[in-house]
Amino acid sequence: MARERKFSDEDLFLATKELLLDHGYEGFTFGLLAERLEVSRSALYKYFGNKEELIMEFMMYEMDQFMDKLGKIKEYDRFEDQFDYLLELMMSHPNIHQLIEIGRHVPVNNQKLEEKNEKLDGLHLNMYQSLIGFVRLGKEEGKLKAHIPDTLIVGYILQSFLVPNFAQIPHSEWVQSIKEIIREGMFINNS
Amino acid sequence: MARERKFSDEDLFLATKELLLDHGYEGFTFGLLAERLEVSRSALYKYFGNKEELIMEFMMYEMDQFMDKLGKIKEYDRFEDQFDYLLELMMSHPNIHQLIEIGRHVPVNNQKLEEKNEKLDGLHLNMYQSLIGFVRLGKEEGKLKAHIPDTLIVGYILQSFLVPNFAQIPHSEWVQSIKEIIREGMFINNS
DNA sequence: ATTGAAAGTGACACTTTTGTCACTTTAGGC
DNA sequence: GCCTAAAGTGACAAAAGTGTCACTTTCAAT
Repeated sequence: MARERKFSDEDLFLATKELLLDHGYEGFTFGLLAERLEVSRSALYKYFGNKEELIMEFMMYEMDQFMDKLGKIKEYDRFEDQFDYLLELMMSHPNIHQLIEIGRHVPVNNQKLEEKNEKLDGLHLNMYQSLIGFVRLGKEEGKLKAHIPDTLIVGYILQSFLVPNFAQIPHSEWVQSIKEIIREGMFINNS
Repeated sequence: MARERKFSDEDLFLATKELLLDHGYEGFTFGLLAERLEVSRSALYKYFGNKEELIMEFMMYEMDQFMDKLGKIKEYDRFEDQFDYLLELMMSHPNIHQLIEIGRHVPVNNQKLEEKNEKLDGLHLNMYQSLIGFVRLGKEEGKLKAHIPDTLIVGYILQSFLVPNFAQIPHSEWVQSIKEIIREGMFINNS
């Protein structure tokens, strides 16, 4: 009934993600995105009224995907298994933390955006609670140090995957080392 | 002989730093900076031909300051003392890593910028070598785990100070915990 | 084959940022 | 007191980004 689209939602959101990570919120433009998708700029306005709306839609898409997977952490009972699962997850979404930060820069001007923003805040809260739950379990099981603040443990795990691998250390070795530092630190233990 | 300036270099570079961290490279404008300094936009063009030049100058200023202090790490012989010194230093320059990343986004158009860019690359190399030297010493003294890549150790320490302290944990507790995670990780050691 | 709904486009007016320039202001040396 | 060099300004034109609109293209159901 209608003409075939030149790009899928996945294409669009992928391009959006790359451009946001490259240029940041203020450097992201409809022109850049249109160029990347090889369509005219005005075509994009058929789907999104403006940059703010587009980025909010993107954030919801990204967070939904991430939360789908993060929610599954509850399927593991033991903390150690949750830990392994979480680290795997973070490897496949290394910059979720960065994206959320970029999302916070979006100015909320009108009613429509206000609603989306509240939904997004809800997703962030879910994410935060999931992760805090994970930390609490770790402390209850006597695996995580009780005196380190929950928020630092969460922030630290999210942040760990942003260390740039300039020297091109092979992926598996890199992940293994990150995991070890998180667990036991980088110092040799003389106890 | 000349009129008094309305802002010092320090004022200017401090405002530049804050705006860059807030808005990123592409969101930084002469208009914003002029507003912050309460001068006209055109006044700024008396000192810097354009945004690229200004940011390059800022990066050199920032890196010079940081390297002055980082260079002093050699005054400590023992690795443990160097480690303490480095962490103190990073606390007072928590976003040096971020700023360097922003600096990399500056497009190098002309000869003049090319020169500054090379100088800046030199400073980055110095910084990198200093930090790698620190890690090597740690490994030689048997303090740091030998099998973890040098670049990961360096990146990890730099990254640690970017974990956002949303929950407003008191500064000293926060720092203490970061230090502990870096050294011995967040897991309880059952050995 | 016709047609209408969705996809896509180029052109336009508007806003923001950029860089320049002729001009004014100010303070210290004479 | 006057001169002048540096500091600062407002106005301008050019460039880049935004949002809209009338228009064309395409596909499939009839």
